[in-house]
Amino acid sequence: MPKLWTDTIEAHRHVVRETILDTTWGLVTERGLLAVTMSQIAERSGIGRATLYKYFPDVESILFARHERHVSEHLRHLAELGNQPGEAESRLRAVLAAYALICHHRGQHGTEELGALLHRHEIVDRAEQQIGGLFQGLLVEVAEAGRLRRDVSPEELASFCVHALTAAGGLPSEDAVHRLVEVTLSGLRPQS
Amino acid sequence: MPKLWTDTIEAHRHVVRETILDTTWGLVTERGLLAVTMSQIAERSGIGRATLYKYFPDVESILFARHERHVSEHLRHLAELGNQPGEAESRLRAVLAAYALICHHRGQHGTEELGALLHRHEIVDRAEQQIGGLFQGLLVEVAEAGRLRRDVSPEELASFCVHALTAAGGLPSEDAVHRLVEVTLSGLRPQS
DNA sequence: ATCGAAATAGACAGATTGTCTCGATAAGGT
DNA sequence: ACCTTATCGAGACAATCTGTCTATTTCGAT
Repeated sequence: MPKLWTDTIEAHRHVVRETILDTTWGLVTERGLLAVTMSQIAERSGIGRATLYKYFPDVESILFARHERHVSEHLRHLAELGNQPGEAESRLRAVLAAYALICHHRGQHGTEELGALLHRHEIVDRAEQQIGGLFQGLLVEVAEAGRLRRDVSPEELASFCVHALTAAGGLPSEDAVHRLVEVTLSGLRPQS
Repeated sequence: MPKLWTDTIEAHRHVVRETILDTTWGLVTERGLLAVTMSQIAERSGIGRATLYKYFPDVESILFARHERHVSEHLRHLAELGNQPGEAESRLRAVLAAYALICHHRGQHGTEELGALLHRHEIVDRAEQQIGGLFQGLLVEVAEAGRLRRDVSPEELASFCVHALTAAGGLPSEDAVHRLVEVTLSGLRPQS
């Protein structure tokens, strides 16, 4: 009292915050969202209850912080792939495949649906729009190369990709994931 | 006390149950899942708190009952469309379009993601499998007519459809929904 | 060495939970 | 019409959780 976990206050606060995020998610997956309390989170995180309230006001805020962390990690990774040298279509394929693998490893359902249930639609909308926006940028490049269907806007096609690839969460293998990416890509191409 | 809402006990219990389902969902959309309590539900439903516990043990159970009701309604409607006379491909199109419109009217996010957060994955998996199973049956028929791609199984393609069409929830118009259906269908066709 | 920051056990009042009782009322059956 | 069965719910109870606050201790930062 107080017992810092690292050498500096800044690092300590960072580690505590991350611990809270991970612990909360662990509890949610064990018990379900409605059965998780701030008291349990504090106890399992190894901090005092009053201390927990200094970091987050409620369970909902914790889950959103965790969601934000995830989305920014994914975006960073996908953006790197999208910025690699090469033709637009192959970069698009790489990004879609990476996103599909993220969905695959995340499992059937992930944090992206949080907003629906936690009264913060705008948070999830923003995540989908960020990922969709990244896809859209690539789709515009593919369109300029004449390799994209013209009857549907790149924006709508981006949304299609974001949703279609979530099917990867329920697939049994990475081969199946790559087949899903192929199916999705074929929906994007100019139709004869 | 007791004040029945209808002439028979059976009908009364049915109406009370439906009222609880709808009221709970209303509260969830207003306040978010974590802020809804049994006390609030009872009060807004116009029944006593002890009475509410006679119908449902907790908020989670109420939400699942509502989810089940929705899924069975959708399945009934989609199955009717799939059983209409006509070629397999046009029936598939009708079913996919109907499902997309359901997603569109449901909004960006619906009840199907409940399981992720409420510790009951198997419930949601079952819903997706039921809808996916219906799609799959039609896809098998389309395959027999030689109108389906052969490099991906009808099962995986069904899952692709279920997920891709959820993009309809974020689209601005029914025209956009129909374009989404077209994009999805083009992913299913044999590729040249 | 000094000061500001951080942690936390414990307390407090309020809210909710899950359960239960018992009296009142109404449906159901004969 | 009468009796039985079913239902409701106000109120009570004990337990749990919440959000806030205080006083004390410890530790990083300078």
